[in-house]
Amino acid sequence: MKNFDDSPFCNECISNITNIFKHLNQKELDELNYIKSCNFHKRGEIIYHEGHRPTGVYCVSKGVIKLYKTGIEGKEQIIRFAKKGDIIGYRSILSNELACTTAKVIEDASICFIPSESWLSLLHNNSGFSVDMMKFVCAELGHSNSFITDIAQKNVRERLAEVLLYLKSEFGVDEQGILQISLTREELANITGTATESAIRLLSEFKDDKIIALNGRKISITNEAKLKKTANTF
Amino acid sequence: MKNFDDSPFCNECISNITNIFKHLNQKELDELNYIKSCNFHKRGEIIYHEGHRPTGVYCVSKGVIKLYKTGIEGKEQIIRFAKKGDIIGYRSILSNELACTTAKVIEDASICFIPSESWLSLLHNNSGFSVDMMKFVCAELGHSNSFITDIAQKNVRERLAEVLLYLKSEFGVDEQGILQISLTREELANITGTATESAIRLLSEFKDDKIIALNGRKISITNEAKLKKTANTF
DNA sequence: CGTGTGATTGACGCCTGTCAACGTCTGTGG
DNA sequence: CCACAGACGTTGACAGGCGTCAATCACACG
Repeated sequence: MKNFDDSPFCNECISNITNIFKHLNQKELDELNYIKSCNFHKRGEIIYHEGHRPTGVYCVSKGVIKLYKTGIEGKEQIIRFAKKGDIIGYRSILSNELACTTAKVIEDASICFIPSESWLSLLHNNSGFSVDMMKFVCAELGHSNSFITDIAQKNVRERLAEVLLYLKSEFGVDEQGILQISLTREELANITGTATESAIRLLSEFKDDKIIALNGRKISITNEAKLKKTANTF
Repeated sequence: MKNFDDSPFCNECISNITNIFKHLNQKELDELNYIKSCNFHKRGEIIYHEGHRPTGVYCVSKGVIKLYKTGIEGKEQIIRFAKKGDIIGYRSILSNELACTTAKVIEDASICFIPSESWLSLLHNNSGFSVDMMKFVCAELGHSNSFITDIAQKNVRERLAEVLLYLKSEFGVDEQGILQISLTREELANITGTATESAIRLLSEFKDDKIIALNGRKISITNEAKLKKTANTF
């Protein structure tokens, strides 16, 4: 019997109104629920590798995944994060290419797997779902394009400030104002597109300027206005 | 009467097997052909502006368009080019956002306009078309993600070399080996993500190293192997 | 307690952006 | 036909942002 454990039901997963599955009917949801498999993954596990051909789509029901490309001499470039409700691995399924990123768990996660045939069949048979999916991809393309301009034109200080703001909007803060995501300095550098040492130095500067507060990997934004100014967002 | 002038017929446009319209049936093609309007645009004309809300999708039947974002102090970052058979403006229609790029003609173009309602109706009613469209967007997302890694990790020399190789693969060369696209030095810099002067200096170095030959805006690649090595593509 | 990973700080120098000056070319108007 | 303006291309000088290397510290874990 499937889902005998604590596998989430797709039906519950759709509670989110913006969810990608909102156009599925009951029959499709039941089928999806039946066909999908759900697994638990610890921090550090790799869901799929860049250059491999994924056999389906992953839907994150808990935890955080980082998606990164490996560049020169193994240096990571983090492209985006995926958290509860996000799907990953869909790009290569659709464009019929090899995976262009590696997906690695950075916060213990439970992830559902949906085989490509089921996914493609849903896309072919449910145009509402298909158009929603396309909206999602288009929005992501918009982000990537902005990112290109940022990296090409802004300096490291501005980009790091922007990354911190992004992390806040994406993961939120707890009651003490601490960013609800724990990243190593190296990971912060790999999102920003800089060297680890540069990221560390700038974080210290931000701290000296009372823009942020640091306590190990716990970061809190104490002066958001100033941080926005530093990010030079227009 | 529509199309009394030299407006291309969508039917002919689909001659390309990889074309986005290959899944449309005759009725849909006829409708598209009827509803679309086709215009001629001279170099320098702007098809749509970043931040505006496009009212439809543009299909390039002749010429070249550059799509760029405007960053710090008006500096352009060229995201991609569109040429015969390519469509532009679809992203914001689909994700229901404002245009994230400006589209400017850099080689006299004739461009067909398809109103968003027609476009969206096709997507909703023809799943083959919809899935093809999604493939297209996903492929583009893959390019953008690679671009991010490149800009973040490679130096200007490597990126410029890569840009030249990209231009060759995208636009080809004539019988004398000259790149079939004419760009200003500033535009080359704006694709590479560097200052105009840096691009010029590196082009001169490439020329000195006998990797390329220069004659004004005419660029030919004389030693592709070495150029690839310079690009450090792995 | 040794080992390993991550964080921090300093020193150093190159890549690359900026500023400025000047050359080249094209189109326009007198 | 020539003069001139304006856009584009080229080159040099210069400085500083940022990457690299290396040493040291902090902390967790077996």
